[in-house]
Amino acid sequence: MSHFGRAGPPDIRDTYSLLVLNITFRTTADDLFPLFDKYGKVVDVFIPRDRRTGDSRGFAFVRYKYADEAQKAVDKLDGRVVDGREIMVQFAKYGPDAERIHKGRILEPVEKLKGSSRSRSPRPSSRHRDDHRDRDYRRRNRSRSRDRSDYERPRGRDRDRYRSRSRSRSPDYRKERKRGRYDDDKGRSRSPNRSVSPPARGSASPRRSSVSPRRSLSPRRTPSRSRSPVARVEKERSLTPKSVSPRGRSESRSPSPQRSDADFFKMDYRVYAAVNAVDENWCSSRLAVG
DNA sequence: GTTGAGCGTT
Repeated sequence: MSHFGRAGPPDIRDTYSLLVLNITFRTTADDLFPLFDKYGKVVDVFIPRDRRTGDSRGFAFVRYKYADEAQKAVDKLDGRVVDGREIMVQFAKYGPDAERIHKGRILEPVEKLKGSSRSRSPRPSSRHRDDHRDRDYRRRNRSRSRDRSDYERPRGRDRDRYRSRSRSRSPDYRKERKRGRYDDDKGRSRSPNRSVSPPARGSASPRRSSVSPRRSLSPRRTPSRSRSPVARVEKERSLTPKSVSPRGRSESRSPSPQRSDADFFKMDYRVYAAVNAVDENWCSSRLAVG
């Protein structure tokens, strides 16, 4: 049983797929199998790999034969530290044929699709089976930083264009990847212009279907990949009330009473205004004292 | 030897 994922999906008709996220890039299906097989009959373990490098992409799919066993594996293994990383185990939602999976279970194909190929045809209204749609908006950011650097960034006038949409890559960029049939559907389903952003999406958090109520997973979001300098400035402005904290001001005040007006003219006006404003208290207190 | 917020192979 060491050839998981080598020969395609064996028999996925009545299996229940779990998505295992955050595994180490060196973790293999053979590593995961004994771990998951303790909780039930695992019929398949598949770790998608990068097509260029052949490396793991950091997640895996474990298919169970029975739903209760899969659920037990979710309960027991979600949050477990495997090979130094805290894995996340949850029911797969999208599946190789996205519509045919529900609650981890790969549903029987509704009908033999004509052409016997796996529905490359566009699905007109994809996944509105339940009200969890909003999670899907976050979905296509699978590429890692290395992937992004593999492709040369547009230069010259295209650089502005590229930078302006640094949040979501252009369709051309995604097309370059040639990920396959699913990306075609998904890329089309989320409209090309990124101004989708539904205004009233409810207050529910779109991510992480909260299989386990506890949120012990540290949100290690990297602030260094903030979208744009403007956004960063906005964020800093919104959450820097401490830069005006009285203690910090007293630290940086340093009145230097020998300052003359000629010195002020040499200063930039903004600096002048700032210093003046800062020194207001000092001046008033000084006048009050003397 | 590295990466990391993410849903799938013949």
